[in-house]
Amino acid sequence: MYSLILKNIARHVQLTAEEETYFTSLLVAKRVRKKQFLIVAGEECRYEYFVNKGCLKQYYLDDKGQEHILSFAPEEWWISDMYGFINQQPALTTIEALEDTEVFAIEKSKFEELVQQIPCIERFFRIILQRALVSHQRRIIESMSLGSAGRYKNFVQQYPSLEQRLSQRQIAFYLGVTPESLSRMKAGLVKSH
Amino acid sequence: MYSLILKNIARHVQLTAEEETYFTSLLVAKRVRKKQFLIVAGEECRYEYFVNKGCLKQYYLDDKGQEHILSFAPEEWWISDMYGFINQQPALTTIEALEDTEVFAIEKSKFEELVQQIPCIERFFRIILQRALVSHQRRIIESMSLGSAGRYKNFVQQYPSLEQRLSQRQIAFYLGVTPESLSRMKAGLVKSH
DNA sequence: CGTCTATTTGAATGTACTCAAAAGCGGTGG
DNA sequence: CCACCGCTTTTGAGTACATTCAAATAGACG
Repeated sequence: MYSLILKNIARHVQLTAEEETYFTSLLVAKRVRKKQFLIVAGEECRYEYFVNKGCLKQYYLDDKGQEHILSFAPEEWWISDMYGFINQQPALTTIEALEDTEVFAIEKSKFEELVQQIPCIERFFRIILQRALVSHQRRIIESMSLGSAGRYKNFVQQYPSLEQRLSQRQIAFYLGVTPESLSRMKAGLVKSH
Repeated sequence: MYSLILKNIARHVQLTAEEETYFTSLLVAKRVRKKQFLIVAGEECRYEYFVNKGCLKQYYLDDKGQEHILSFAPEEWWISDMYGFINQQPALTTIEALEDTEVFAIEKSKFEELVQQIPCIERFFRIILQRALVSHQRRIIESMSLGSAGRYKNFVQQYPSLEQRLSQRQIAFYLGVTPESLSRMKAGLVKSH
């Protein structure tokens, strides 16, 4: 049951058997069906989630009701509304299942206790935050330096399996273009090989 | 000499006097004059920096030679080319002084030692990484959901002092528009109050 | 004062958007 | 099994916004 999440942690730090047991004792398994919500913008967000199976999307709804996807979270991703989680404020984003999904949730106070108790876990989260930051920086740079075709190509290259798994519409919302534009863009790419 | 950086850390965690001494012993003070570089894209990046005085910019130069500013770093900011720093790879970005600037540098191996030795410091970096992540997410959301006028307004609101301190050209490169467009945009804003 | 850079303004261009409609695809119930 | 429904994808036409290139003006610094 916990093999994937323990493997995920073992990528960066080593836990003893007791630490693993303590860690998993804080997790709560949860299932969300396709189109259901894990976090809704405006509501409080007390959990951080690890995706064990399935796929989620995290998005922001603007004042015109347009959806802007901040990230997809397939297996092995950690996700939360970080703003709401750390500040104990209403979430800014919504997290919704794109498929029937299974997550492990860790409640904020348990999380704080955990990182206090086990320095290795604190290190683990520091490391994955560093990596997340790099990927966000990369995304910002891409949004400024590339046109939509370049952003799409990078997406396909970086996440080939997601490109298969997701609808073109979802990818468009992630890239920051309309589905119509993405459709046209792909037609254009084929012509030029 | 170290009062600002210690105050910065004390915002999130408490260090003992000995820990403070140990911490500051790992720092190396460095001065960079306006227009000089702290990190150059393509070169290795072994340090993380804290700005004690002055102001830096971190930017990416695209294949057309256009500059895209990822962040400004005035006093009390931590900055590095995170990609290069954590992966021991050539830096992707360049960090340049916008004013005569004074930083404290911490070398990667010392940094690793530091966070191993002092769990509080590891916690500190986890916390500031969380906050950095939130601000990057916010920036991504803004770039997708707002036009250039909205992004400019938010920038002025969020960093009023930077707006004074920086040239309009630098702000344009941060917002992801041309200096010409920003100039026109501001002229337009004045008309509509 | 003179030079260099930043800012403003103008005109033409281009990329992606909106709105609208048609075509394709998948799932459900008769 | 087929017909229908809802949603996604494609295509079209017109539009909006920001860009490029160019030139003029203004400011900063030695």
